[in-house]
Amino acid sequence: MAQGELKSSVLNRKRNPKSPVASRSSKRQKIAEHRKSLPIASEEEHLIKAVQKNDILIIVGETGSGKTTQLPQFLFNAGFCREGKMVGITQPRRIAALTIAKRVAEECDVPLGQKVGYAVRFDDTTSSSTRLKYMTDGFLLREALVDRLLSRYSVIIIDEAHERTVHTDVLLALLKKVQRERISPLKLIIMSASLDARVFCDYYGGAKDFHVEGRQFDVDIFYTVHPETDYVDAALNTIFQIHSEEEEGDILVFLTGQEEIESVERLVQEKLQHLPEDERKLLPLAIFSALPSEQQMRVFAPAPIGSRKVVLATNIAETSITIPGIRYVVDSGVVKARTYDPNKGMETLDVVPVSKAQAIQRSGRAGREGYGKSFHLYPERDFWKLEDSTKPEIKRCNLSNVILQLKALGIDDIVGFDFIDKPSRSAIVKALAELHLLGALTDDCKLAKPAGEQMARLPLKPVYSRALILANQFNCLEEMLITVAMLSARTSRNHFVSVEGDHLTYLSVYRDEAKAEKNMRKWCKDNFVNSRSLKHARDIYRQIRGNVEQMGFNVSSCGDDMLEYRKCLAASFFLKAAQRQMDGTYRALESGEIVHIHPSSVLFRSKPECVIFDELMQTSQKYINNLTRIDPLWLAESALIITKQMSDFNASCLNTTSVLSLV
DNA sequence: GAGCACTGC
Repeated sequence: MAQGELKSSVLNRKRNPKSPVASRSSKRQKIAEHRKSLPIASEEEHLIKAVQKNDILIIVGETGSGKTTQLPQFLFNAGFCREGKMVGITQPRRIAALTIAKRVAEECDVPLGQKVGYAVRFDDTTSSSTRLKYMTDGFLLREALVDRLLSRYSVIIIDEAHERTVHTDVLLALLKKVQRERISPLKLIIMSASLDARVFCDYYGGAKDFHVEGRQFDVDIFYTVHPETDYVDAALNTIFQIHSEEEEGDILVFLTGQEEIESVERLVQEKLQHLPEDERKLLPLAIFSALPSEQQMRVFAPAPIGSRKVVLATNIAETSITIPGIRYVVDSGVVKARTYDPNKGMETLDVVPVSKAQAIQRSGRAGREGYGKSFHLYPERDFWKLEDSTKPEIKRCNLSNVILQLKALGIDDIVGFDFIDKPSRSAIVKALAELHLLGALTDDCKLAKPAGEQMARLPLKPVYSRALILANQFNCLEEMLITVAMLSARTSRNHFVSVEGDHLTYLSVYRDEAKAEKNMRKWCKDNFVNSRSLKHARDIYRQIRGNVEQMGFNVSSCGDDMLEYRKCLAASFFLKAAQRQMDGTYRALESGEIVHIHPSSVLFRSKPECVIFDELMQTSQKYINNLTRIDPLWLAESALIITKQMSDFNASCLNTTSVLSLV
């Protein structure tokens, strides 16, 4: 999202007219010409006919076809927005929803928020006159909770469906059901890049597919002859080879993470020192999501005349941002990927090979502005061995939130739900059991009233929602709201260390910044806190505070009584408790895994006997992070309640009895 | 004594 702000501000600057009167008509003319030149322009009639004839249409179009900006306008002109109905277009990312809506409003020559608008979390520009509504897929899912049949839409377009985010996958299944149940017709359009259109056609019972040509410049693809033992070293050599042998144009290198990027940045600098003066004109720049915005901004500026940028990026540059000037791509062939093991309740972050689709997507980044070249750091035969596409997220994430949403939508049979790719049975069972233990589901797996309904309404991880509900009873709701907002925003915590743990430390950070009443950016800089994530935490706080007040909760503070607050944390996070062993390691009580305190935790050195944690992730070791010290006796109290709950719980939903072992 | 790729409500 911050990257998006950068991108749009760059666009805005370009657009800034010198003479408003003269530029307006020439701008209109330019827009009309641009629209006419798009590959999709000649297909308007065909497309509209196809939509009229088919309730479900799969549109396959590559980058540059104009499908996302033009099709909604075609539908509007063909009368699909009569009688107040809307065309809804979903995107996996906020920035896309935002920039595309602005673009289309400009093309229609209307102010944003009238006929054309966008709606994303914290930022809804739509009005009663909006007919073309761009939004994130998550936003449409939230709307479905309020209006189950999505009755205001005549057409819903799911864009970038090939990315297969959890939200997209849930929508694909939900819309199939909604379409059957609706009395007024709902047209459904799935838009995807070409590789796996068949999957969608089959899923919708042989739905018709429609191909639109893309418009990309040619990219020459190169592979190594032999496998590389060290891709960082290979990347370095390739960068300097391009720099010395190829024509002008910037280089984009795909690497796995911050540490690796920073080390390559240093190595490039070092190597440059050994080159003759006139060959040193190579400017390494890093970009990854944790980088402060000011530094991210630097990759968007053109390189000084006569020199060449080499942008060292994570997969943030694959889809989220487009960097101008790139003509050469170097693909390491690997990516950091997150997977979830439901049996251990643990996430893993591994370096794994990219998929074919990902490798192709990376190459495509060289052909945005002209002919380009892409260098893969592996042999072609290895490319053919890659998976076709990345495993859909729904098959590798914790399902508790998805299932809670589905239950709130009235879908009770999760195992039988018509997912395009079904999550494993054990992942479903685990999530059901977790939701039951958190009090969101009844013994027969129905949404509990009112706790489950309240938890489904809150845009938070279920365990955070649970903490808020309990905090209401423990009279520390104010403190817990701040805590879960900071945890959700994944804010950093360097100063203001509390001996009780990370949760209270977060609380101090949030409150101290609020007290400072100074410029937030300056405060953040002085205190080494990422201002982007702190602002995000404030937005979340405001939103969920509004939510709980609507539910009739009274937002009260426990003042200095942090004992109540910690008891409340223990009662909420009892599933994520760990106990110190003789050797100083910890045992996670639910799974029995031996874990370590993450070095970034404020409790890293103090090693208390018993803690609750927010997250268990395996990287170089199994680490627990975001901890608070608790009294083990408090867990026993929770465990007693669990024991009773579990004995009542429908056995078919349950195979995780290990929780009981903690007493 | 490590360091988390990326989204989203």
